[in-house]
Amino acid sequence: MNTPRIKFVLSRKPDASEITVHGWVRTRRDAKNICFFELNDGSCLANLQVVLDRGGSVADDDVKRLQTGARVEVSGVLADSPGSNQSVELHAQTIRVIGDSPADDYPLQKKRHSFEFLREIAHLRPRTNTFGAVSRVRNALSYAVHRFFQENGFLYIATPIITASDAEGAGEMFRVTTLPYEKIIATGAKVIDYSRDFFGKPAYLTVSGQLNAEIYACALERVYTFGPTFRAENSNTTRHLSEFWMIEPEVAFCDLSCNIDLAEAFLKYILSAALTECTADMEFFDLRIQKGIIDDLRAVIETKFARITYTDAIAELGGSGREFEYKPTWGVELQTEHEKFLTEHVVKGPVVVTDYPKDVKAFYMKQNDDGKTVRGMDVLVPRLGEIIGGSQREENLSVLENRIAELGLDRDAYWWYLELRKYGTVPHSGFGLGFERLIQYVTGMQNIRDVIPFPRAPGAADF
RNA sequence: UCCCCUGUAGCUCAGUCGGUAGAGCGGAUGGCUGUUAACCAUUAGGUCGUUGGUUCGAGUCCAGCCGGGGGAGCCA
Repeated sequence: MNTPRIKFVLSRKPDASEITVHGWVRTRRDAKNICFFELNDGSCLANLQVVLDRGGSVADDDVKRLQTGARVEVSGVLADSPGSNQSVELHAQTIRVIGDSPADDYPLQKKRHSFEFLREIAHLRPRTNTFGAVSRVRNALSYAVHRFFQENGFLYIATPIITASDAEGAGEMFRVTTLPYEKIIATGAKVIDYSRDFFGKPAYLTVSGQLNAEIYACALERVYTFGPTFRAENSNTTRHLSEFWMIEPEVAFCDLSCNIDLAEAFLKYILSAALTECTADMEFFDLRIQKGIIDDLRAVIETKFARITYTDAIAELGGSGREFEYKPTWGVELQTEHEKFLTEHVVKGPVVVTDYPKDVKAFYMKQNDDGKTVRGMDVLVPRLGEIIGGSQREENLSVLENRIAELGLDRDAYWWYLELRKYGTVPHSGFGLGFERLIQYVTGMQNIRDVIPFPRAPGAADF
């Protein structure tokens, strides 16, 4: 704990003093009289090369224990390295193997592994270059998310993870219960009495903190949430998880245009943070995972996001001459292929689609004067498609009440949501952004299951 | 939930027309005057996902089941 991290050691100038470092062996190369091995401690992508004179102070038996995966403590002197892959190296005087790693069955070898295989050994995959880099980027961006909002006067609000409101409608929900289902089934009961459940009514894991965030935005003006979110949808794709982290700002006195400005500034801030704070890791992603990703992100940072209404987007798609599997039709939600075509071929960069038909969007979106569309917006980016979805919220009490009635929703379930409009209502807006999708976009990792430490997906809750 | 692909050594894969199994990497052993995806030599390692079927004979053909991957829908 008190020994210097490798990241720090690598930045030091050689001197004669003895230092002690800890790390896991990544690779070892032996020559007749000399042995090289590399240590990694997760503090950075780079390894520290350790040089050991054979027949010196370290016994041969100990050298043989320096196998891939072993945890060791090394004391020695930092020196300039004649090799070309590192500027300094540690000339070992003593080594202590703290944890052996039998090489004949250690799953991680000094070679490339498929991500599919690594998912099966999620307890060991953070020891690889890729997952170390993903972890460091994820960490830096988590911090950057908070920093962005804190620097802009937002308050961090803890919205509930368990919700007794069945009113969210944003997807399938996981039920939270203490009812003994086995016993209930055994009695042959046809109906479950939720009044006897823990909360006295059905309860679920949250699918969004938005409605709760609106409460605080209507008091504190600028708020955000950043927490776990749960969707029980049976989705099996490279961009869905059952448990993921969502960022949801909510801002009073903010219309749709202001909301888009916020989303754009936010994304650019985060992308910049990745490039400036995780330079070595980003170079790794550029080299090994997604060629050109650094230039891609730089271009996004420097480009003003295009804006297009849904109606214009449909016209643009229809007139493109492109054959789509699903014909672009006004009144129908944009398909993934439409979104990707817009951002990758029409705009060739980030694009914000606004003013969707009200029937394809949620009840709370503010209605436009045309009576047909609502002030919703999706931010689309090349490679990924939709990365942010948001809207200006309906702040007019009677319009919102009518919409709830029109959709046949239970008005009583929204009593507090409606009271926000009854007392001191204010125009406000917000958006939601899946943190893992952001990490995917920034790193170029193809499967969302590889940008969260312990992915949960249908049929998959190991580790 | 639907569609497509896939399952062979620890890992990544090859395996032709159906005739009892191969490579590279990794491991072990030895060699090598500073290596860095080290290199050179030797060597061990397999119930071909699983159950059944066709056949004289199945890794190979067929069906079911299980696992993995990709795409779609839903969505963030």
